[in-house]
Amino acid sequence: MTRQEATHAQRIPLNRDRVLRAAVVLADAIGIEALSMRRLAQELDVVPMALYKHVANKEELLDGMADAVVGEVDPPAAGPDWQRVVRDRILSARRALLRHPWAARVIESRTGPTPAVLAYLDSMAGTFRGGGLSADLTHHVMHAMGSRLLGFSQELFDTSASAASAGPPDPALAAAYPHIAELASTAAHDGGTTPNGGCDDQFEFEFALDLLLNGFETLRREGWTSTRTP
Amino acid sequence: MTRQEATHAQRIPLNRDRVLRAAVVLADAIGIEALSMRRLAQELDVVPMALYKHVANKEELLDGMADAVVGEVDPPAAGPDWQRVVRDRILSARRALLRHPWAARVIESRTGPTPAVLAYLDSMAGTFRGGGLSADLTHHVMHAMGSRLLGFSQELFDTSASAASAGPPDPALAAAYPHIAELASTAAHDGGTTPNGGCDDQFEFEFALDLLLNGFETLRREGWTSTRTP
DNA sequence: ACCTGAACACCGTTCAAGT
DNA sequence: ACCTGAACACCGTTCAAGT
Repeated sequence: MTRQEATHAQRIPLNRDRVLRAAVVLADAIGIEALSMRRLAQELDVVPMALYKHVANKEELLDGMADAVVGEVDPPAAGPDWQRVVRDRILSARRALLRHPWAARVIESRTGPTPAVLAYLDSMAGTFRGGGLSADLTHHVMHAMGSRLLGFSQELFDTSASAASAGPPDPALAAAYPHIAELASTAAHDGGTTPNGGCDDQFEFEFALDLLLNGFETLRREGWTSTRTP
Repeated sequence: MTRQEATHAQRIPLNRDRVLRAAVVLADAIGIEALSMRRLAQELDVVPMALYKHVANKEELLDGMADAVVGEVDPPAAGPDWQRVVRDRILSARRALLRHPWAARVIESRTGPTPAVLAYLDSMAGTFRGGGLSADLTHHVMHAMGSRLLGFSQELFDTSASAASAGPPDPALAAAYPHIAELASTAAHDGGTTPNGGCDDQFEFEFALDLLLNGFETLRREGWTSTRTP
């Protein structure tokens, strides 16, 4: 009996869940740009067209992958402090995104929100409302948070992969961009406990998150409404 | 003389600038996902390989397109009020992104910052420093702003294209996502001057922007440093 | 009725043949 | 030396032929 035949004999029948889980694992391993229907089929030991039984097309596959990652986010903790509940959940979402580096890009590329994302956003809106924010304020707060609600860093570039973080600063670059050079050197002096060239991504994320949450709480306390400007 | 020959006779020689400008115009017209080297070459009436004389590969083409859009952003206005200078420039960047709907996605997909982006960020850092923010605070402020510095809305989905904005609310969806339904209905009552189902993207953008800028100003006034938490 | 291999209409890019 | 058409190694997806 050849290896091929043995594999065929003990093959578990495909289903949507197995397809999606395999896609997530494969994207983690080889990157989202290398994930193709053909490559995924090969990994599952089936002919490419077999995937189309469980997924209408590649877009639907990506939808399912996005929902799988969002499904990894912790449910909201019970507690009286809405800022704490929101903060903890967003940090959980951030950890999910860090486990799957392709996920942020895939979620963002969906043309509309998937069911799991809608459920997540609905739950988040409920936490704000339960914390005493008006429907009006909650609406604008949700928009202001945007993708940060799902743990997106919203940075322009991945600083850990940046050239600035590897080795000593380039004098030519420092001359061309003096203010950026100043910020980079300031960060490097910043205690020295940071692993890369000086940017602690977790600190930057929490800095922005807390600034926003504190801003929201101030508006709530002041009874802000959209008829007045912030 | 055929049309083909006439076109060939009066052909302007290609150069990098003409290639990039044509790519921007073409992406505006047919969308970034339809922009291929082959399609661009056809538009310029040259053989596909001719493009590779002026651009190393497609990634470099996209780099150039990103820089072309960033180059459309107004230079910083002179003025004593740093919040005003930053605000006006970011709103100019936002208008540039709205003129080229593909640009945000392309800029985000660059693996590192392009020269025009570096120059822009350097200039922005200079405005913060000139406004009296410490190098330490400026560093964290730049991270907290992230892609918003370049006018990115940072929303999860384009609300104007959302199904929620077209027609009356779906009762089934409202039952599944009650808090989201509440926010949508609140927005719809919100004066009634908004063009779509209730979300004024410009208002939401400025709300978040001003919240952040005001937060930064408060930290500056308080003499915040990263050794203390916000 | 079901499955699936070949085919279609594309990609970005390499490369060698032609001028 | 330069230009360029054909070719390569891929895509996602259609479709018809085979069982």
